[in-house]
Amino acid sequence: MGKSDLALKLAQSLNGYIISADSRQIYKEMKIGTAKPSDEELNLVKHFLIGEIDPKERFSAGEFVRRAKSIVKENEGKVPLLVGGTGFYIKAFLEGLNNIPAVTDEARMTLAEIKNRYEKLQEVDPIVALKVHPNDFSRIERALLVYFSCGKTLSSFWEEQIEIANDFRCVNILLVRERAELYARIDKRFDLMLDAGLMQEIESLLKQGYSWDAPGLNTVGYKEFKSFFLGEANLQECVEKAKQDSRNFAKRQLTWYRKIKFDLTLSAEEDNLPTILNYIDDKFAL
RNA sequence: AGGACAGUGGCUCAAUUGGUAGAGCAUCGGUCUCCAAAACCGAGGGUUGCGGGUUCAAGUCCUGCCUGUCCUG
Repeated sequence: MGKSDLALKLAQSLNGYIISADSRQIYKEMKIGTAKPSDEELNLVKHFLIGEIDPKERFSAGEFVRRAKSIVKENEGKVPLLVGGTGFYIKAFLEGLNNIPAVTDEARMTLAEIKNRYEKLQEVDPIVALKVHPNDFSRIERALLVYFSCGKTLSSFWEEQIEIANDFRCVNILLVRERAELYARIDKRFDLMLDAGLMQEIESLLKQGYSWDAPGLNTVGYKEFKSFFLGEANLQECVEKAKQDSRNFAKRQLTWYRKIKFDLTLSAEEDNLPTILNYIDDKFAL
């Protein structure tokens, strides 16, 4: 049983609700390419954090944690199910993040004037510079932006105790498939998305004025079609690239999950509902 | 049938006047404290179509065969 199916059944059995821990399903409009649950499924069980953000807005792990926490608080007595592929979001929710102030516009302006950013980072925050590869511009930027925003280094925040995130009794479940099967399903699923009208969905986004550099469009299954819509590549090439990117992404997810300890690691091919319910009964029996 | 060109890791291609076969992609592994479907790092993999020959040394020159593409009849 796949992730979505299992989540629905679990929610129904446990009097629960679903929080989508998915950095792409959070965006509005992008329904087909992010494989959002169907309207039917959405009606069956209460879902949160699906289609809430405008694709031109930036979202973040911190924002996810804030929203998810408040949802959990508002639904006390019911069982939250965090479902999704964005491992970082789930980790951030469970383990917390340091309380780092938001990045300011002035900081971004300051950053824009810096030519050798890695050198600058070595100068202001050698601890982070040591951990970050000189080519990893994304993290270099982040560390500098934090520093420029509040005058404190990113590493200084790391030293602070992370606030106890949650004292939940939780069960971590990983659904697995054989690699070859996983890749084959990805390819097949992408063809289904095309049949379901993915191209029309992208066209509609463009027609609504979203540009290719909108954060939401920086998504596998969308970004590969930029060159097609610009007339620089044919559709088939883009489709192949999108499938390739999807497979590469799945592989990165595997790497991420490999180091996390799960209570249950189950095959996605089987009906795992009874196994999980039994496990929960045993673990939380009074 | 004759002629021309080509044959290099899974794929696309590099390799100055012969001098220990490189890259991108893929594959595999890894990193990850607020863009994470992001960003980044590392590794393995080729007896250069096959067989002869020339040479201290051949992917590179000569030769036979095989395969492919194109041209001519």
